[in-house]
Amino acid sequence: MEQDIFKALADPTRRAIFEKLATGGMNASALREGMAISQPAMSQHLAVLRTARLVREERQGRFVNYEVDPDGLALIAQWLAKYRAYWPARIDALKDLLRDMDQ
Amino acid sequence: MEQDIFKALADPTRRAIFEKLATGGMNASALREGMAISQPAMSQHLAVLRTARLVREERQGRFVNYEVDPDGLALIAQWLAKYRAYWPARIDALKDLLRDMDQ
DNA sequence: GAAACACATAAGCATGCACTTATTTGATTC
DNA sequence: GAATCAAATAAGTGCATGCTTATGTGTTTC
Repeated sequence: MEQDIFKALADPTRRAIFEKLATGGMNASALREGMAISQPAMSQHLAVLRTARLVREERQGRFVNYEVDPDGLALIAQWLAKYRAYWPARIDALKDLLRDMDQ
Repeated sequence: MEQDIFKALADPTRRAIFEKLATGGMNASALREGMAISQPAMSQHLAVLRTARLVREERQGRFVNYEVDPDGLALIAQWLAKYRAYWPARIDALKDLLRDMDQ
């Protein structure tokens, strides 16, 4: 669970894939463009991200479209929330984030 | 950076150590109690957590006191904030967090 | 239904990593 | 300063993991 998520994010290539997907859903071939990664490697990374619920897939004919799965991000948020007692007084990024959520 | 943090948290033993430290700072020996882990292993794990800025140390005589370092948590929060477009509409844990921070 | 295409899976290999035992460093106590 | 204790480091080992090449599966097109 947390195990799968943190392990998935521990690999820089997978974080790059995730980051790219965050700009918009796309299929595995499109993901590979400009990424110096073999087709099987990409497929394996996507499987790891999918298991971690960081990414979800949807078959569209011959292609498989991938997109960010909010569930994984929510799990990280929950993990992080457990330690809120230790958060620095000011975290601007989060303040913005939470302001957005509150409206 | 993110690399160090996610790698550090990818190991279940290190997450357990971090979680224990979150209940209050303590030295390495106290951390080992009830944890079935050798002294060198604990020391190595703490070094990894320290490099990731998830934990910080303070020598106190013969002992070295460890405690949660807010910097690491802030880095995770910043990473998470980059993907706020994908957050589910409601994440209760974070709403609580917001309430805490806003008072 | 045969060829072409997108992707997944299998199997093998090299490197990384978490552990072990042994030793060293640093600090206290007598 | 010798003994003792807390913690760090060194060196070696077994297993996990990210890659590769080869092959399999599912879908479309002619």
